[in-house]
Amino acid sequence: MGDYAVPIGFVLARRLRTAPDRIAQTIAENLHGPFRAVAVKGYVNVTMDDQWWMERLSQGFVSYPKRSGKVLVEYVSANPTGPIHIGHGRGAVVGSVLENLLDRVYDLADSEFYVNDAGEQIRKFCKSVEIRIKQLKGEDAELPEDAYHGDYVVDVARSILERFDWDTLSEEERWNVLWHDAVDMMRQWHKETLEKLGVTMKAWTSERRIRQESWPEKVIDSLRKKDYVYEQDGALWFKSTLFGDDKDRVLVKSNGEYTYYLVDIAYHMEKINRGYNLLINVWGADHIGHVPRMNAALSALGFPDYLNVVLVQTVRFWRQGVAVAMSKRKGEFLTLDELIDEIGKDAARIMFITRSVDATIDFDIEVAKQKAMENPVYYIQYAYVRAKNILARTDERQFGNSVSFDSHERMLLRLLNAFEDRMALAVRKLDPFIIESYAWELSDAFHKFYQFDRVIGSEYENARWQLVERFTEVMEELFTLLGIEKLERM
RNA sequence: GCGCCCGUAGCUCAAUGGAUAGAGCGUCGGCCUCCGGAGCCGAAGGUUGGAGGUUCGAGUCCUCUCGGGCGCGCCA
Repeated sequence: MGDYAVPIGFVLARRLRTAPDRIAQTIAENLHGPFRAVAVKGYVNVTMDDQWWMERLSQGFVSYPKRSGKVLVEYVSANPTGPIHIGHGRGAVVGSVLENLLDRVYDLADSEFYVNDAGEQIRKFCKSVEIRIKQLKGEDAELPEDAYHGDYVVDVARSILERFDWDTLSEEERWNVLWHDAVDMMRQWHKETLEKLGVTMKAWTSERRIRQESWPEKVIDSLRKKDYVYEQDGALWFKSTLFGDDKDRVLVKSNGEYTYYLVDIAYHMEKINRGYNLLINVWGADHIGHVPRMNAALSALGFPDYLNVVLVQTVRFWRQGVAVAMSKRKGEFLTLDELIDEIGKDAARIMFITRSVDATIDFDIEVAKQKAMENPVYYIQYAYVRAKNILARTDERQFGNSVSFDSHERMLLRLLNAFEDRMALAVRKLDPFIIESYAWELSDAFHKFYQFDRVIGSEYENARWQLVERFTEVMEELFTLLGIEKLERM
């Protein structure tokens, strides 16, 4: 069927009032270039000349579609009240691969973790730590039902007792320690977990800072000037329905507190203020309802189309047919730390992006842990190892200079040549899965080529050698994007 | 009730509106004196949940419908 097929006959049939196969026939006969064109029904099948592919090989394939702008990818943003669990893991990998990709495509791409360190949940967490401290000191104290029950809370309590002379502290000083040091320990833990997964955030933005710098007030002022707010029942409302929301939203509650919504708008305004003109948020699917509200607010503030939310569907884990609950307060879940320890960073990363972001992932925990060897990461790493192994045999080269690419080589060539297209697709869909599956397809093509075509000592040695070299180049780039290791040996 | 995501092989999932819908796992059978067998080749396995519609052409787009998931707070 050739290297490329173009259904040009079908496309032009109506306009030319001519049968598709005749159009294709005419076009095929009149096309001239470094290829052979054959008409089949309404298609024109094009087979590129061997020399054209040789020329293409000499140029290399790694290049990106270029866009201008500064991008900020915000992801994970787990509350610092518990460990990062596996559900967050998916968002973490998706975000970090997108960051890597967009950094090649746009002028700049940064990453950021938004730390919700100011809300009611934090207060509850601090309270839980305080109770654990009392218990450690033998005092009589009971954890309420809605407190954080995980063992890590005890660890935090213990660490605080080691670092502070608790008994000498006043009530206020104690709360200060909890509010800063306990929360900071959680943030530090998150940072370490993410780094184990190969994720390094460029910035950690604190909700407290957003509040301290009066961004919520700035948002209110700005909306008020445009007459987009009103008071009702003692609360301040935003006319979000003017911007496509199905209901107006409260910004300031009747008790005077800011809603999470307002603070989040403030945070986004602050991001834009830092000079970013494309905000990518990687959110769990349970935040779906938040998307139109956020877009409404940014439109009202004069920044429509700045926000692009990547909704990542849920990861559900099963153990012997039973769904594993991901409840933070109960403390019974598989943490990301545990998963990485079990199957390794690379296998864990790939696991989260072997499916498109809008597909829910179902995993049996035991299978995920035990059958790590079936992970696609080994398939692509092995293809690379095989290629590098050939290239290492420099002293055995004899330079057979004939050129005649067979079907396996052409498959590889076509795929390599598709690099920029695939990256453009990944950017358009904002889905790392596109990159992962591309790496898998390339590896598949390479394994087949490897099986059928010998490189060293072949009369086509020079051409094949170059093909293998280009393959490793592209794979190295993909490994970088995916954030997994390139191995010389396995 | 409303909004979004999904429904494709036994299971988990692919497939830029194009030709005969593909992989992995599982099942069965083959392939190394040869650049690494963590690989390759073959077999079996499908009414793409269902019904209409648009199109030269629909797994893909539209309408309806059935089933599953998530969300619809002065929670975060």
